[in-house]
Amino acid sequence: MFDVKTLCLGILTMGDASGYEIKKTFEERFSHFFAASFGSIYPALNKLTQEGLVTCAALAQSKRPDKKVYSITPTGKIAFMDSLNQPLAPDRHRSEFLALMMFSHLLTLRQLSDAIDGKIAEYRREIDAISDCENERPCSPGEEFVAGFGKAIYEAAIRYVEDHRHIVEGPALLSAAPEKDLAS
Amino acid sequence: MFDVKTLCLGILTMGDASGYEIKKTFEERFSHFFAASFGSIYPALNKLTQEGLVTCAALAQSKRPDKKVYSITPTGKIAFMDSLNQPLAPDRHRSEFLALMMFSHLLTLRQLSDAIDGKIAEYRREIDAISDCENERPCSPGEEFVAGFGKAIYEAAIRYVEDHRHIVEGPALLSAAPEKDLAS
DNA sequence: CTTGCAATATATCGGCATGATATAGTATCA
DNA sequence: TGATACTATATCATGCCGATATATTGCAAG
Repeated sequence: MFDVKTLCLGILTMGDASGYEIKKTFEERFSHFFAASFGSIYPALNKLTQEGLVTCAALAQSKRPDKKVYSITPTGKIAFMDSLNQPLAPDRHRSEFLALMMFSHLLTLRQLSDAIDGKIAEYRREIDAISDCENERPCSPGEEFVAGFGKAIYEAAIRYVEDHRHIVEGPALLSAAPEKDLAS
Repeated sequence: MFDVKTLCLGILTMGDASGYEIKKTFEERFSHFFAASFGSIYPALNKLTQEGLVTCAALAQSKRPDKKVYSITPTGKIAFMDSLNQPLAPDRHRSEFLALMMFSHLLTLRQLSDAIDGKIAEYRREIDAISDCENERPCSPGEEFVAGFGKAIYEAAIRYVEDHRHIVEGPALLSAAPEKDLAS
């Protein structure tokens, strides 16, 4: 199972890092398929330290909390390699946008169009974020594959929504403006 | 915010239902963009009842726990309509498969190919599940839009993985079988 | 012909994860 | 000077999942 703890361990196979830096890695390179907050990362690092899978070097900093740099141990590396053989849990998605669309018959045309336009813009931002990330640093084949996957999915989403928004907007148009039909 | 409680309320706008039936609705019609388990549905229904947004009629059944059928109240309907105007939280995705691909350089070709083949099969099953759901019952425009979205995304995922798996499998091929290169 | 599995049906609980909040100094820009 | 963003760690209420408990019916394979 790929929980936050296991992924922290994985990120540490790519080099030493602090909790804060691990959070940035999640945001910059993992965000389109995995999220992790401080509330799960810091406890995860504590547990990993207790279990001897990582070590922690506290760098004293003047007038700031110690910066704790974590390093993976040989035992930790073995544990991570083992976890790569575990069966994969199915993908999970949570889209409030699609949930809203399930109730499109309760919305006005304005509400629908705003939600759809906003979502397309969000997808565009996601694609840009992935492209930026790709340009910032040389990518491993795995990273390239994952980035391409994210972009392909968001592009397909934009294409689908643009080509099919009439399915939900059509009925809203008819029910919302019957007097306009008469005027035309 | 579209949490489990709000969506239970939404499902009850489509007709009375028990907790068990609401769970089935989540699984059959919402599964590709929202998940909810009994552990969240039953407490949600209790809270909704306390708040007067739904009522509960307990049907006594011989030798079985009472079947509790929930109905939305006028207050509940208003509360749900209000929630449709709230800003949408961004989509969230969790893919252990993509997490694994980020560490493709630590895997053998066999491990990679098995994971990829398994994932494609999973995507196909998802598409079939959505198609089944569409055929079982007449769909509202909203439902049709959401189902089409799910299928489009899974199809794009299959296409991408089939067209780009060589990005990760290529390096694994080279590092795993150098003696084969010499033999050929 | 029975044993086991799936479905119907509600409910609880441990544990994981999120999002907000607290704390606190540095840097940058208007 | 004031606001905002960044670095940096940590906790906590809340929410949610997955497993488990309980109980009965019906079907299918051995």
